[in-house]
Amino acid sequence: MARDADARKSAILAAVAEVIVEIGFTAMTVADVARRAGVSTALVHYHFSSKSDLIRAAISVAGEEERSSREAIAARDASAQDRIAEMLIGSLPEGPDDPTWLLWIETWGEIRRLPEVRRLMEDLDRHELESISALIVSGRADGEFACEDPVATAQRLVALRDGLAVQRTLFSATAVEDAARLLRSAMSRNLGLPSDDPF
Amino acid sequence: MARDADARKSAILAAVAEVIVEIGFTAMTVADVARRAGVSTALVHYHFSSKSDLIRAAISVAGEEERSSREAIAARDASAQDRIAEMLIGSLPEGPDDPTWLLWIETWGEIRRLPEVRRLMEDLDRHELESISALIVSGRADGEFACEDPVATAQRLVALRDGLAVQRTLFSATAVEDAARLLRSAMSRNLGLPSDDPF
DNA sequence: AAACTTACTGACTAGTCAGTCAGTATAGCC
DNA sequence: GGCTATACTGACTGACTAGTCAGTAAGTTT
Repeated sequence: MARDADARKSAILAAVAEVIVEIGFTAMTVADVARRAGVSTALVHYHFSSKSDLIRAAISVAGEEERSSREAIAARDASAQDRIAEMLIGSLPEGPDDPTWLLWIETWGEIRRLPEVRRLMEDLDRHELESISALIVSGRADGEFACEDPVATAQRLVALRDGLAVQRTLFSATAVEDAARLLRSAMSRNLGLPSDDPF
Repeated sequence: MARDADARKSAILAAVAEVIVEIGFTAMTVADVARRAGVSTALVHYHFSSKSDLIRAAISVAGEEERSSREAIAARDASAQDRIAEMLIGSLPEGPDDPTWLLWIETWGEIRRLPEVRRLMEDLDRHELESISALIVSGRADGEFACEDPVATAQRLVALRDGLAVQRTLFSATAVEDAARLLRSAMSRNLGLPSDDPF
């Protein structure tokens, strides 16, 4: 029974993410979630004390996924350079409907009103910065490249990735390949690598 | 009477922007706007046919301001380099509560559900890209700097600015000076200028 | 087999929402 | 002075909201 109940709880959380991506944070109603998960609204309130609790839990799950995929990349047996590239370029939105990025952009808009979500996002942001700067430090130690300020470099690369992701998700301004190429050349320049791309 | 009515309409639109920044897009109610503008909800519906019409009008005003401030900078009697810097650095959020950026970030989250707002934002985005790449072209023609692909360079600089602005507005991650310095050194590198900042 | 716990629902409530509508006040025109 | 248009409101409504609650069914413990 506990198995079933857990599965149902997960189904509800998956439904939350889907509904947020479709119709947005505030427009999402508990009834929408319940309908999508195939349960009663009362069950949603049985598992989650309030609507904000529901949202917090769904964002937390999404953040956990992000975090663990990052750790999997960091643990890989590849050059620091390649792992950094994978983290940055691999996290670019696949297209204008990329659900992960739509969720983050929705979340950004709501962050000020949900202090717990804010904390989750700040932690996630810090984790990404730390993961990347740690890789820069390790690559530098191995003589892979030179970099004076790993933290600032990581911050800069993440900011560029975020900006490109927003442009791509909202306006489909740049193609994935262009965004990836752009990010790669920024990496080369910031890490003092010889760039095969002159631009 | 037409004077008064126009003033009231503007007051309503100003109230919309304020309320969106404070409590967000969807949470904003017509009653909130009416209260803040000191009018009845019926008057709001008299001037604006629906809530989305109201939002569209408010975003349109904000976009128009952005556009004209950009054109004022472009028309200034300064080097292309300085005008580009002013456009990019001058548009960075002043702090985590910068109302303009809060409004844009809120808007990003809602963009998919409001096709007219989407069009406004796309135009605004295009206008910024064109303004900056035009300045790059003119600076290049004057021999101020070298740049192979003005459009891609503009896109890259705007993406970096956006990413920094998001980090600053939502997580107050970087100080204004740091963000400005970062943007300036990216400009130098991308425009082939000698950078006084080694990083 | 009785008592208790967990998982769940249908029916409900109190409150809020966008939008309507009938009607008033004022100003400009004839 | 009458007529019409514009600007505006208070009172209202029907739809929908988050959350409650009493009750049920099935499994667990004693």
